[in-house]
Amino acid sequence: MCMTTQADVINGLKNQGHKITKTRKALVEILENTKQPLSVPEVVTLLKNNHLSPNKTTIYRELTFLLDQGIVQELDFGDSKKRYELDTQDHHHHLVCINCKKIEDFDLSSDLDKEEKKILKDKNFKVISHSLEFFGYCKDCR
Amino acid sequence: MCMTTQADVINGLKNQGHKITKTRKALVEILENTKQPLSVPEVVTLLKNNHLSPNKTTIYRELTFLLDQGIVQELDFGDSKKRYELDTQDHHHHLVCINCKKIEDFDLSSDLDKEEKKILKDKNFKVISHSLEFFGYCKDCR
DNA sequence: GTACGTGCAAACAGTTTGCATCATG
DNA sequence: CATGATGCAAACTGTTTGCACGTAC
Repeated sequence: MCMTTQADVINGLKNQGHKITKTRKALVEILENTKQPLSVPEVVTLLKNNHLSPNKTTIYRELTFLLDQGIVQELDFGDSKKRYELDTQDHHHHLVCINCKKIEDFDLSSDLDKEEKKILKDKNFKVISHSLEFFGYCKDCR
Repeated sequence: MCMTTQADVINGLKNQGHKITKTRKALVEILENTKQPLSVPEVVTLLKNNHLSPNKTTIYRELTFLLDQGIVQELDFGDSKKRYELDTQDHHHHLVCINCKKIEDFDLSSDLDKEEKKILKDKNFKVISHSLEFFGYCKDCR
């Protein structure tokens, strides 16, 4: 349904006058092909396997750039490294396996909208975003 | 309702044969008196103001100890430092102000139990814990 | 006195910055 | 060829570890 292909992303960037470099292209590709949200160290390793040896600084800068462009989303699962995934727009949450660290997506059935309205009413606190992760054991690790 | 005072905590530790040191006592006191979940750097600063100059290593070790004892709870708001608060047992979530960084507690009206059951059914994923934080602007910063 | 707690220095991981160089458009 | 992208070294932050010393019980 949400068709953000790597070609779309690259073309979009090109149209906005951004240069398309090997690293930028490879990074978007990897983010699209990998099911897991990736940390910077992971990205660097993956790119090395792809016959590229980008500097970690470049990856940090590139991901910040993609974040500013709204192409990528920043996640934190409490293990003190940021993770990134393509921003598919459809809001979902994550199931993080305590054992094997695998991460699955999960759509919440009941939305949190009514909670956020309650927060505004009760606490006069205007919610901009939320983060919700479930930690537990995946089907393989149970 | 949930009466975990600093005296209770200290006595509990004493009864289990743990030594009560100046630092340990002061740390529990600070955690009780501070409304905010605290990071290690914050704790160190606060203790310095209290005429103590504990080494940061000690604080890290002490908090790990209190965590193992179930006295303290570890939180992560995505700013790459762990935060700690006394574990009051009653499950609540946090409202984190994007602007002034203040943290309020919030009780969810509808519980996430049914979601967790759904996750077990749909994904065969056994949820052990979850984390839910709301980010936005508090009443003072709106 | 013994086991547990502490301090210090050093190491470590993730991340950021400054600056010189490179290469896309 | 100009601007934006890159690489490298160094700094910085939060955190951990090893080891010698100190202290509550």
